[in-house]
Amino acid sequence: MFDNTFSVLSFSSINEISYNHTGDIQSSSNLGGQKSEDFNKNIKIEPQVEAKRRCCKRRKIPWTSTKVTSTLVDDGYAWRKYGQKAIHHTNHQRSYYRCTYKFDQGCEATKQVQKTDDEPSKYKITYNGYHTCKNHLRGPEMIFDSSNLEDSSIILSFETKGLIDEKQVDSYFPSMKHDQPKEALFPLESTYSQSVLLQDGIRAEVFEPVSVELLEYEHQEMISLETYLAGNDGYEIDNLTLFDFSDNLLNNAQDELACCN
DNA sequence: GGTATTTGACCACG
DNA sequence: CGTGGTCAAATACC
Repeated sequence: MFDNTFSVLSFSSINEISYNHTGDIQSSSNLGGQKSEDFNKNIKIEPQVEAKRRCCKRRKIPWTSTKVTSTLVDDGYAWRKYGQKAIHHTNHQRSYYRCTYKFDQGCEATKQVQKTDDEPSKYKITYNGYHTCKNHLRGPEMIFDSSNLEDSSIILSFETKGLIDEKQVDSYFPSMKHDQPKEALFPLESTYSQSVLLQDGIRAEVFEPVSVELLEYEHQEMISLETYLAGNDGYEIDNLTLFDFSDNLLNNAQDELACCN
């Protein structure tokens, strides 16, 4: 068992998967070593991935992650604002949020949100600490219109036991469809999970809490999948798998994930 | 009335 | 002592 795991899958265009992790994510989290020597014995590894694997390191606790995004996407967690401060040499105030279940469940996760000075329409979001809460009420459920693949670079489908706040969906994604069933898509007794349907036909499924974030990278929006699975001794992501439209397992993606175990 | 946000005070740290 | 992070009372909202 490793201390923790951090995975970011970047999709820089519709038809290709990029494993370049040098986008807007400026994460202090490191990548753990390979979980099993046998795991990728028979899988070819792209040089880029291989190079990345060499730099895999165990992440230190507390985990922090900083990113810049133009869209305040609901990350599926319930946050309670507890402060706001003016920060020196910046034009915008910084807001402080803690997990709503800090006192109920002892969840120590916090985040900070601050508008960037150079591009006021963008926000710098810093996450601190892991979510140890079992929040099944606010898992995101976002169904995007996939009929028009030309004018939108992102299609996401989240399926969880919970529901997203519809008002937030309206404000963040005004073109989103609302004709989806309002009941949970997973049976209540199933493992907490999220499914991400990517525009290019790749579906990612995660069993355990996961945050999915939209980023902007080199003037092109892409999707990153950031997972962190809570365990007594740390985090692992061996339950994360990727499929194409035919439900074929994407080995390269699996291999990439193995790199982060 | 319960819950979330606001905002000045407080505190730790460099 | 200045700065950033947190606390908590007051306030707003539903």
